[in-house]
Amino acid sequence: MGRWGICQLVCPHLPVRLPLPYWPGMSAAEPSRSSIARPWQVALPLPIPALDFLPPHGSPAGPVPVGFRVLVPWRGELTVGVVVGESEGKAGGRLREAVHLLDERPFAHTAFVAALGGLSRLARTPLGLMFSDLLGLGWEAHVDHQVRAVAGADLAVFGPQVPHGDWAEASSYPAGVLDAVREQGLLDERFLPAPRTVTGYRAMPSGSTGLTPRQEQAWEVLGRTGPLASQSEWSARAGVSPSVVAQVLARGWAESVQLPAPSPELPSPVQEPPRPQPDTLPQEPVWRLHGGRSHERHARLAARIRRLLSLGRGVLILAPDGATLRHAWNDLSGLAREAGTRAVCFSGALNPAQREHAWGLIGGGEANLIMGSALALGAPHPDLGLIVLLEEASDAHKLLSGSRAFVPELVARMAAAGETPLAIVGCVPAAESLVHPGEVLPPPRARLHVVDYSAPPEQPELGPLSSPHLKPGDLGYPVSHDLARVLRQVQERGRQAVLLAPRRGYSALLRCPSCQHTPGCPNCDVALRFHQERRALHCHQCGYETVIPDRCDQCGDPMWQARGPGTEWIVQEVRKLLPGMPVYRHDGDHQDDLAPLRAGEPGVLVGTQGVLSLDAPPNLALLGLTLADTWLNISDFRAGERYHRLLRQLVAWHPERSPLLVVQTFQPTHPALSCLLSGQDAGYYPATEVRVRQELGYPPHRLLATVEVAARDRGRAAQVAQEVADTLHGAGAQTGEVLGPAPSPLARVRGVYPYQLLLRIRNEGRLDELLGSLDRRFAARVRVDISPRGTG
DNA sequence: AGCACGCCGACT
DNA sequence: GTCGGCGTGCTC
Repeated sequence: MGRWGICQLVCPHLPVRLPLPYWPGMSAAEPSRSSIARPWQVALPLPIPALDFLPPHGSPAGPVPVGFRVLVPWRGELTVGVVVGESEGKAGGRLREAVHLLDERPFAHTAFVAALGGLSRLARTPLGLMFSDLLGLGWEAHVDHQVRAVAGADLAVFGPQVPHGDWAEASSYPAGVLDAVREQGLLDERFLPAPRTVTGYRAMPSGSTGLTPRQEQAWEVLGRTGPLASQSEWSARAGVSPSVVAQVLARGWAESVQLPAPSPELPSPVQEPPRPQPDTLPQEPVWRLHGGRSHERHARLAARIRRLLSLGRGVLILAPDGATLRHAWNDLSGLAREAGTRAVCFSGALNPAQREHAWGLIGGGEANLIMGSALALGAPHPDLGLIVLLEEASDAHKLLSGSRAFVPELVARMAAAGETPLAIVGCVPAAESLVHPGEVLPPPRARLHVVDYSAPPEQPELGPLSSPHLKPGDLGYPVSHDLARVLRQVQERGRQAVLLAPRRGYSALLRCPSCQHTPGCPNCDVALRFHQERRALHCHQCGYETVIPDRCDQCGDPMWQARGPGTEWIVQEVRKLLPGMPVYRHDGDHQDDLAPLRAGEPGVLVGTQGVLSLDAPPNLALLGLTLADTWLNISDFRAGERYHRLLRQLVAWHPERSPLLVVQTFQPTHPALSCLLSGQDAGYYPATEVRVRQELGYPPHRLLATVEVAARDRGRAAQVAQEVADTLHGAGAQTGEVLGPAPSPLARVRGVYPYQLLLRIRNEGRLDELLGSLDRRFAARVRVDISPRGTG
């Protein structure tokens, strides 16, 4: 029998094995068909393409289980992957068999798998990277893995530690040995459902070596609190750094233990559903609903959602950020109970146990109302009747992590792949949404006062380039006299005000104080950004860079810098203006306790745009944009759209009130402002923005993509970037389709020099064709970003 | 991503 | 004479 084992090592064909008894629909008499089955493509959560595996040994012939998770051999161990399709068959070499199908129904929605696959191919981004970004659970198999030798096989040749006749825990054998036995087809394996546990840490009575005082402290705390679920929690409780905790573990004074999983309880839905309204919304495959306040849009949506839920169908609602998600949840989650189903909120805020619990409810059809972040995209609902994409114009839909996916793009692909209707719902439409039929709700009444810095009674002072302060005449800066007057009224009446300040430092606009000219990019028709540290003007769109001109190229006067005032400066000014009035600050650096404001007490809140993700203070009477131009002059062709959106968000922020909006600006005639004044909503885009975009070749008329080239050596990066440009032109790219290469806005990122090309392409087929010319090796890292967003 | 293999500088 | 830097390449 020993010779038989040796024979298996050299013979390519596998012995006939007993089929695994738990495989659904399989009978022991049926011969294995895996040798004739086409391989599966399996995505692993790694930045690599999907890999091919044969179906598990003895699995019945049938459709490829797309969206199911499967355990596959990986570097000598088993790892979890997702089946994404059938192999295209060109892979050479001998393929390994997948080991075990983990699910009995799709774990990820098949339309989601299709959408990721499509985008991965177009963007030349490894599919595994997209999965690891967007599938936020399931990468650990909670199974009890047992093994035994195939009947009649002698495994002695593999060494002393090998399985024998009876089922035994796989963990009692070295993984590498098991894999060698498995590869020879001599291993029977079974996987039983195991209760979910988490790894925790428990103090031991003593260790191998002594402890330093800090380690002693960590050990003592662990002993007192009992087992803790993570090293970070332990180190936080003990008030020591994570490395101290790691040392305690290494010295044997603590050990890891399996703890029962934390409670999977989910946030409970709001019980009160919105009042019914007639469903007059479009029936087209893709439609939109814009304008109004968020609770008005939600109320309009409620009828459609209610009807679908009553039919037992699923509705998936996707939000770009926590605030949008919270509002949608508050307004709509009550619909589920009414329809006899459940609502789940799925986002990164859930712990792993909660994620699994929620995913199970969705996949089992128990929760038909699904709201969440991009992590909810793959939710395996068996019958989605509608996908709702909230605030599609938000930059937060662009994922910053590895895949750089743009969620609206994925959602559109998913809706198409699953033939699921898609509703695009938000405060303001993105220019790309205007082609879709839909409804626009009347905007909330805007009470607007514009402080016009562009026409001060006196000429502003001229100063050297380094002068940090702008002094536009007698209007008052950075808090204008007009704004100050209203602020005093707010104080007298005991009301509340919120002032938005541009972010501090980084970069701002360069403007001629005489003629208001702002230098723009010759390639892109956007304002150039001012980089203080490099003393340069830079286009964040195509990478064009130039030195700061001494004189204005329009009027010849000396130029100087206008730096946007930061929150601290504004706080200081308001304190001076309103002695005794509480002033709060909320920005990336500092968050004051805003409880008094929430309770309705008088006060002024100064913050960056982030304050809009908070709930509006109840007694809000005044909103101030201290320097609107900072939002406007960011170097991005979407600046106008973003400014328009900001204004609309401000006007619609408070659920009932229409506070006075004071806008201090150098561009009082900007179309976004005038369309706010005229009370029209949709007029902004067709009249100005879309025409400009058409002329310049921007979305929605062109698809945008960037090709980033990066290398540790600057010269090589530049050279390869040029090579990429030449390749694209060689493949037929025309002038205007490819811009650059140009050095990236950040001269050096983590030790590499990035260069960037901008592609403006008519349609996806052509983009795919051009990018296809780059499907070869370059001497530097080449990465494609589809639908890039300005870092603005 | 890990993790190996592989080829050139500072040291027990 | 080794130890170790991270560049390049592979994982089914």
